Amino acid sequence: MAMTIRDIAREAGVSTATVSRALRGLPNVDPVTRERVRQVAERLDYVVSPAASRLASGRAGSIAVITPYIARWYFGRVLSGIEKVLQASELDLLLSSIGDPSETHRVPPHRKLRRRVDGFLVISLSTETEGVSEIFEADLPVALIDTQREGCWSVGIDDVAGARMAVQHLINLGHERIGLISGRPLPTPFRPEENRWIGYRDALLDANLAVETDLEACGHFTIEGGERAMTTMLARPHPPTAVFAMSDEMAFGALRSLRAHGLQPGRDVSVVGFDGHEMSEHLDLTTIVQPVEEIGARAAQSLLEALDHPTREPHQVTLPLSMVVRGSTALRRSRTHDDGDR
Amino acid sequence: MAMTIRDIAREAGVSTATVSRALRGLPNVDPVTRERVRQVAERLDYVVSPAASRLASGRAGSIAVITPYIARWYFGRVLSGIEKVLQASELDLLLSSIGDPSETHRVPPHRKLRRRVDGFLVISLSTETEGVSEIFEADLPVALIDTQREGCWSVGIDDVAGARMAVQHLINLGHERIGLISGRPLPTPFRPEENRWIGYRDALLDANLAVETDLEACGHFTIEGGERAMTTMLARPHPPTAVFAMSDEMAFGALRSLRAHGLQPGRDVSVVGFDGHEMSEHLDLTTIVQPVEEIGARAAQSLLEALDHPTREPHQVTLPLSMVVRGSTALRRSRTHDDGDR
DNA sequence: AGGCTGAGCGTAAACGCTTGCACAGACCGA
DNA sequence: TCGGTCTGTGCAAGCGTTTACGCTCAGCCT
Repeated sequence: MAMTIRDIAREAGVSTATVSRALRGLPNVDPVTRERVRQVAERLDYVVSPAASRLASGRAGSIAVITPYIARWYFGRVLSGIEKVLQASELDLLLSSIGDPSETHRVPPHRKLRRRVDGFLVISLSTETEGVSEIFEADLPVALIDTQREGCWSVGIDDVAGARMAVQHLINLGHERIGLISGRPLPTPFRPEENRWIGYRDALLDANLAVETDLEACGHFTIEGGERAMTTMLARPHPPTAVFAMSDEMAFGALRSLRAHGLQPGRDVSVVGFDGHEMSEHLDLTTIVQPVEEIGARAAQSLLEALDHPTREPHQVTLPLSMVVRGSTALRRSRTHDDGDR
Repeated sequence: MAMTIRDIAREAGVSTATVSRALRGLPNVDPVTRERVRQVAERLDYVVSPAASRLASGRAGSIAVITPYIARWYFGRVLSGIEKVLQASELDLLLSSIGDPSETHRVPPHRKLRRRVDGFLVISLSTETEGVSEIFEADLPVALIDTQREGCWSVGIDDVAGARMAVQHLINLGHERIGLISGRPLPTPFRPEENRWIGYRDALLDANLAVETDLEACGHFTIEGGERAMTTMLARPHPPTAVFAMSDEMAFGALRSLRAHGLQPGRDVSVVGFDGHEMSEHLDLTTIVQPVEEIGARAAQSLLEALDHPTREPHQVTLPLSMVVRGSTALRRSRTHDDGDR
């Protein structure tokens, strides 16, 4: 019932081979013929059967995006950047999320995707993660976001430098006990975490400041988690006078915890976030801003380039970071105030 | 190089037809044979070629999700619910976003998706939207989220009732001038908007309260937009003492605008949002909570059902709403206070 | 004993493209 | 004029499945 290439061939008075070549813009087709074929295809409202085309050509015509989460701010943003680039290409975008480890019955992406994609786009996932590492066996081009790996394209920011910048800012404000709200206990499948931890530690070490486990707490990259983490730290013997949260969302939770304890962010405890979430402006949060959509877009472009030029050497691009200073960070108040009560 | 069904057939000592049937769980295969085939396939790490399978069977093996946005809270959430259901199925999830009208070069989804999906999942998009309406011509099953249409499955909430509940709450608190922060000027491709507007209007009419264009402003479903809308309303001759925002994000902006004007949400101006965004708790925002992930999940289930039982009559499911009252809404203060200055 | 049923399996024809190869004719330089 | 190259086109062999149809044989009923 649906049109086939044969119908077009007959109608245009050429062979199916010519139709195929004409429609795909291959060389060695007379411009006149090509145009005629185009017109016929247009008139008959013909589109090639992707299944047949893929079977015959051996190309899958799709790329997979593998992400730990879909609903969270950062990932949605990155995904959006990816989609904007891909929608203009011929490729289908297959979405596959890893999900929480708690979701036991998840089918690992590499199983679901075998033989059906031409390349992978992996967001924030450590390349050794179970279900991710198998991807590299397929020998297809891979563009990594927030991670690196031999032979893969990658796009990201300098997480170490970002974290360092955040912590340095706090140090410059006179803070000496600087807390960290991290994601999950290491090791995690979520990669940037390690680097932000390194940046945090290095900044402290450089300034001869204490790096204590007592100054750290996990916030699981959620608002609630951030709130709990801050609360935990406040309950400890020597609470920090400033904290660096690995994500804005956790920082939001931290702000809330502070308020719940009658403390004013900035004045009593300084907080720096990481991401550049729109909400940070509204909550007056100092944060490290990363160009999230662009990260996604650039990664998608890299993958397209890899697909177009299979021999080309992978590039790694690092996008710039900036810090936006707002009211949540301020000069450390004198000792007596800080260490006083609690 | 890659395994084919023939390799498995040879190795298992059966025909390709039997392999096909065995692997897909079709009847009329001896359990012993089936198991043997399974083992061989497993051992040789064989997976069927989707392209070949699709070509031969005529099924596309994918469903498309069509959404206006990916990065925004509501859509990410819904998408996440969809993905959770679909990942357990055999179907690929093709993601396609409509994007803003400003992005002129977007390829309309129905063009990109022709012949490559078995069904559609459409989020929040009015069925007459350009690029969406063409989808129904394909005669494939469609599950609609937040919309209805003859012959389609649908899942959503009662937007009219939700808006009404919000506004009624404000009325109960004694408010008489109740503002509305809507999305875009109607008509919009984003469907729930109309119904929330109706709920708003009806609640006011029932209470014999004014419905004035002066009490409305567009917030474009963004934080900034919400902020601008609130600011606009505050600048008018008779500002409202309470506002209903069609989304939490716009409500967040409204809260911010109030604070910027030295007004305290709740005490000076009451605000109700819509969605149940996590952040609403942190900003102490009263809101109408909808089960967002579940909406996505249920819609995906509906589509799977439609695919499994092509003759089954479409269902429409309406999920329950609830209101969470927080500090952003409070009894209206006496006239003198309200209408006094400004 | 003969026929009927149904379970289990194989044969082979699609499915609708892509692409290697061959070929005809135009064009060109010697 | 003649071989050579290049352009535009057609032929036909795949690509790796699914599935209609047909066959065999065991079990069962008359």
